[in-house]
Amino acid sequence: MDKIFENLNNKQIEAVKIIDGPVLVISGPGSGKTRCLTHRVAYLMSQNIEPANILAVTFTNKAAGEMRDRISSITEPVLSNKGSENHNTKYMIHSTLPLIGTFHSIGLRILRNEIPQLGYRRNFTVFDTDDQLNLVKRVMGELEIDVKSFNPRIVLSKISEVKTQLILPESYEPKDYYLETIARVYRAYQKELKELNAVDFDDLIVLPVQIFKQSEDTLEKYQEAWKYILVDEYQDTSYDQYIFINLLAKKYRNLFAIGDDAQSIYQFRRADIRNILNFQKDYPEAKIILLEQNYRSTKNIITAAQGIISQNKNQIQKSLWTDNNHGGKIIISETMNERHEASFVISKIEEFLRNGLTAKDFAILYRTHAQSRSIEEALIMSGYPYQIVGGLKFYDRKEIKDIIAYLKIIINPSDNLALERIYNVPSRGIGKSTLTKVREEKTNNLRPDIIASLAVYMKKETLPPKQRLAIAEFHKTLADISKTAETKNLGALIKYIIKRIKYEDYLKEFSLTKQSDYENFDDRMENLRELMTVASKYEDLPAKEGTERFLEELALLQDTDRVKSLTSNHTAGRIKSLKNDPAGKQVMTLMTTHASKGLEFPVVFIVGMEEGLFPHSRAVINPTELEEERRLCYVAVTRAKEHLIITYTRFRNIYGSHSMNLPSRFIGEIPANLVDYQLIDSFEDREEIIRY
DNA sequence: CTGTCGTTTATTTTT
DNA sequence: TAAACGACAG
Repeated sequence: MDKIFENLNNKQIEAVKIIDGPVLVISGPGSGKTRCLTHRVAYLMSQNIEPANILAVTFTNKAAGEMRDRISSITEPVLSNKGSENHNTKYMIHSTLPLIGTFHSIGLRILRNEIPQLGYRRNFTVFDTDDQLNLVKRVMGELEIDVKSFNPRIVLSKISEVKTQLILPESYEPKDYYLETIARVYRAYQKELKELNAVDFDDLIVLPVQIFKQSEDTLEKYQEAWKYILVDEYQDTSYDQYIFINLLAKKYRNLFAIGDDAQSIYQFRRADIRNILNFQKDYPEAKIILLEQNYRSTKNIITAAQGIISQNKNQIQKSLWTDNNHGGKIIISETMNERHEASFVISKIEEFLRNGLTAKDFAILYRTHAQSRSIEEALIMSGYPYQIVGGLKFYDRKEIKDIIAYLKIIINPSDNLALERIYNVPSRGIGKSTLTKVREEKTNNLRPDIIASLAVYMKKETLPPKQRLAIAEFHKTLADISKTAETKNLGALIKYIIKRIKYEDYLKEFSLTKQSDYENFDDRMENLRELMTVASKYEDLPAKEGTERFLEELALLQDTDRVKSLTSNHTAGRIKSLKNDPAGKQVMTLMTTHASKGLEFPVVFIVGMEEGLFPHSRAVINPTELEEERRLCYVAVTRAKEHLIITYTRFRNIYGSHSMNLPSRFIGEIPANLVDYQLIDSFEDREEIIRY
C-alpha cells in the first residue's frame, strides 16, 4: 500500500484516492500524468475492485503498453506481500490486469462480439486510411463524380467528419449542392463497406455507439463490466469517442479523465477540446484537480512556455511551476538559410558533446517532415548517427502492403479492395477492365467471393484465350495459397506466398525500374524478413487463426517500428538501417513537433521557427488553428529538460523555391530576459556565413 | 495491357 | 524537390 503513494505529491494522491464519482485531472507537461494514472489503477485494485471492472483507455498502443508495464510493477509487490509463499502469485497478477487499450482496440473488441447485430459477419476486415481512400475513389468512379472538382481526399475527410458526428448516411441532410455530392458518396461508401464486410477506423467507434444506442441490453452489459473508467489524453477525444465513453460511464459515473487542454494538438484530426473544457457541465459533481508542478524542466524553460501559452484565449486557468533550477538562458539564433541552420545545430551539439552529453540526449524538432532533409544531410556529412521518428510507416510500405493484401483475401474473400491492390502484382496480364468484369461476375454465393468469382469467370467462352489463361492462373495461385493456409502456420504461409508469386523477382525488377539502386531492393527484402519476425509471434496457431490475429494487430498497430533509424558511420553517404540495433540507441532523435508529445530530452532544438512555417501558413488565417499552432509550440518547448535552442532562417528553400522569412511570432512571446539572442549581424565570422 | 512522360501538388497524423 | 496521377502511345 505504501508503495502506491510513494513519490506522489498531495495533488496526485488526491487524484488517486477519489474512487467514486467523476474526476477530471488537468495535468501540465512533466507533472507526472502517467504516474498518476497508473497509481490510481493500482489503488483501485488494492481496494478490492475487480480488475475486470476497470477499463483504461489510451490513444496509442505505446501508452497502453507502458501503462500495463508500470501497473504490474507497482501491484506485484503489493499483492505478493499478502501471499508470499504462493508460487502462483505472479501468474495470478498477470492474468488479472484490467483491460487497458486504445479507443480503437476496445471498439474492435466490442465489434468482434456484437457486430452481427448490425448485419456484418464476425470475420470483418479493418480498413486503413489507404483502403478508405481507394474505396472512396472507386465509389466516386461508379457514381461518375469528377475527381477534379471533388478531391477524393477531401471527400473522405468530409465523410469522416460527418460520420464521427454520429450522423448516419440515411439521416444526413446536406445543406448545399457540394455537400449533397458528399452525401451521395457517403451513402455508397458505407454500403460498399458493408458489402465488403469491412469497417474503417471511424467505424471502430461509431458502430459500437450505434449498437449501444439500439440495444439497451448490450450497453448495460458493458456498463456493468466496466464500472470504473479511466481516459488518458482526454483533450484529444473526438465527438464520437466522447459519446462512446460517456455512454459507458453513464450508469456508474465513475469516470476519471486526465489530460491537458494546453497540449491539445490534434484538432485537425477532429479532437474536440470542448470535451475537456465542458467536463464540469457534463458532470456537475465532478472533482477537478490541477497538477501544476513540473518535474521536468528548468525554471527558465517553464517561464518561456508560460509566456507562449498565455497568449491563447481558450484555456483552463492554471499555472505551471517547478522547484528545479533556473538553468541557462534559452538560445534563439538567427541563421542565413537551412544549411547554415543545420551546421549551427551541429556546432551546438558538438559543444554539448564536449561537455559530456551523449547522442541520445538530443532531440531536433521541426514543424514539417520536409525540414528534416537539410538536418539529415548535415548529420551525415559530419558522421553523427541519428534516428527519425515517424515519416514512413513500416506497414505503409509497398512490399508489406502487397503481402498483407494476399493474406486479407484469404481471410475475407469479400475484400475485393485487397484484390484491387494485387490482381496484377506481380504483373500477370490482368488489367483494370478484366478486374471490373470479375467483380461483377455472379457466383452462386450470396456473398461476393473473389476466388469463386474467378473460378466462374475463367470458364467464360467469350474471352480471348490469353486472358482466360491469365485468370485461370491467378485463380490457381489464390486457391493454392488458400489451401496452404489450411495446413501451415502464418510464417510458412507468408513464405509460401512470396515464393508462389515469385515476389522476389518482381521486387528486384520493380526496384530497378524505379531508378533507385539495389539498396532499395535490399531494404525491401529486409522489410519482408522483418514482417516474418512479427508473424512468428503467431507460429503456434493454425494459419487461419494466426493470420486473423495478425491482421487485427496490424490494423490497430500501424505505428510499430515507425522509427526509421539511420546512421552515417559507414561508408560516406551510405545509409544503413539500424533497425536491429539492440536497445543501445546511441543516436540523436529527429522528429516533428507532433511526434515529440509525451517525450523529454536534456537538450531540445526547435528549428525553422519562422512565420509561415511555425505557425504554418495554412493556420495563420484562422484564429482557432493559430491557437493550436501555439499549443504545439508549447508542447515542443516543454520537451526540454535543461537546454532549449531555437533557430530560424532568413531565407529558406522549400519545395525547390526560395522564400524570405520573418521570425515566428512565438519567439516574441518568450520573455526577453530569459533569452540569449544570436543575430547574424552580431556574428563575428560574418564573412563565413555569407558563404552558405 | 504496359510503360512513359508531363502535370500537379505539397501540415501535422496517436488508430 | 519529388512523388503521385492521369493521359496517351505502343
